[in-house]
Amino acid sequence: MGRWEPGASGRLRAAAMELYVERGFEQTTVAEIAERAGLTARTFFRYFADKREVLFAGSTALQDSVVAALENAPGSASPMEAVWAALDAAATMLGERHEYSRRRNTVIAANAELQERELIKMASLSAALADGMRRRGVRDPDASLVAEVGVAVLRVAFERWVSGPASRTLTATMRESFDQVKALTADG
Amino acid sequence: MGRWEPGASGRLRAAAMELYVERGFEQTTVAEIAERAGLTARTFFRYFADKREVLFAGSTALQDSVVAALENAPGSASPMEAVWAALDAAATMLGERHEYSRRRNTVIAANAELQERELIKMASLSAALADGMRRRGVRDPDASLVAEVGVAVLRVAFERWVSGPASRTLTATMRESFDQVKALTADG
DNA sequence: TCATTTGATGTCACTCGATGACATGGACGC
DNA sequence: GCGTCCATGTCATCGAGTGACATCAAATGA
Repeated sequence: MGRWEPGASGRLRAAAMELYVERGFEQTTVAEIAERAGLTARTFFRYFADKREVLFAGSTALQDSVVAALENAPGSASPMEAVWAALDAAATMLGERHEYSRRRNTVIAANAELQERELIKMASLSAALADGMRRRGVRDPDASLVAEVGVAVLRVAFERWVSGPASRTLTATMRESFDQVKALTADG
Repeated sequence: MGRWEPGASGRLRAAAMELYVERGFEQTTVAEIAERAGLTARTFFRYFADKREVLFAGSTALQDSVVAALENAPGSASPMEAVWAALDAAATMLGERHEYSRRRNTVIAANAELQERELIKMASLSAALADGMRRRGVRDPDASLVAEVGVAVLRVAFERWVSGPASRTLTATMRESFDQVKALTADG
């Protein structure tokens, strides 16, 4: 469907990732990304809303699968159990590419703007989870609280996982953190 | 100390808040803020790192008092109890100006960039809390988990509080959310 | 087969956020 | 009075982001 090299979006993403790793996010210009991809800056903005978004293209897919997992959880599950099922799906998706996650995380950790974007994606995930909980009949503030705590656990576990050996699975790390939260709240 | 009208920073902050409320964040130009404050755009950037930061000037003070409260918590306190003491201090500071908080929150809720900034301030608060916990001898990942869960509770409670009546105190709302998290994790 | 439509990309012009370099001119110490 | 200091102004520039319009190959259909 087009007279140009196919996969413009993928080329832009790859080029951006390369340049962000090579010289950092701020030191990379949208014009440079586009040039490396054989395109124009204007075209970059047709695929990605802004310079940061190119690193977060997969986040909607993640969110969708998390919400789906929540909906598939048995109706008898407690709020926390349901949220656990959802986060387990997230861990499965994220846990597949340890090395890629590590590199991506390094880029993001080096730049405040990217951290902001990452955080709002997590917030969006949390909001989607809370929504799903409400659809399961859980009322606020419980729905929001369970979602927020769940995502907090995911975040901490992810951080531990990326900075650790690839042999340790994200799911296992998350399970530990989850149980730890239970223990901490129990004697607080 | 200067031949000009004093309080440049305060005038800029007030002008920005007015304009953000009047026409929204994006529709407001830094030049307009500066003009209303009787200053120049260049001067605006001498006081605030960027256009968003003008709404978050008080966040370092909040963080400082939260960390101080954590340090003053009795050494015998459990991790959760210590974090509660810290968040109680935050609630006391934030809880003083309900109407201002409400207006500020409306502005932020209407703009994604501002939400991003708010989130990274919360993340910074969480990191500071985790640091404080480590100084109390709590090891990771417990320190991070307790801090993240605590800030999550603060966030949910704050949201409930600003959208509710001024008679309900933030501290009380937060206490409820806190207990609710305990209950939710207990039977999950 | 050829004209038409379509959709992805390019080109151009512009606004605005942000920053560095340098100028200015009162306030304040001496 | 003199000179320094420092908050602010002025100027120039870069890069992100956007709207309007042009282009051109492929798909489509008569």
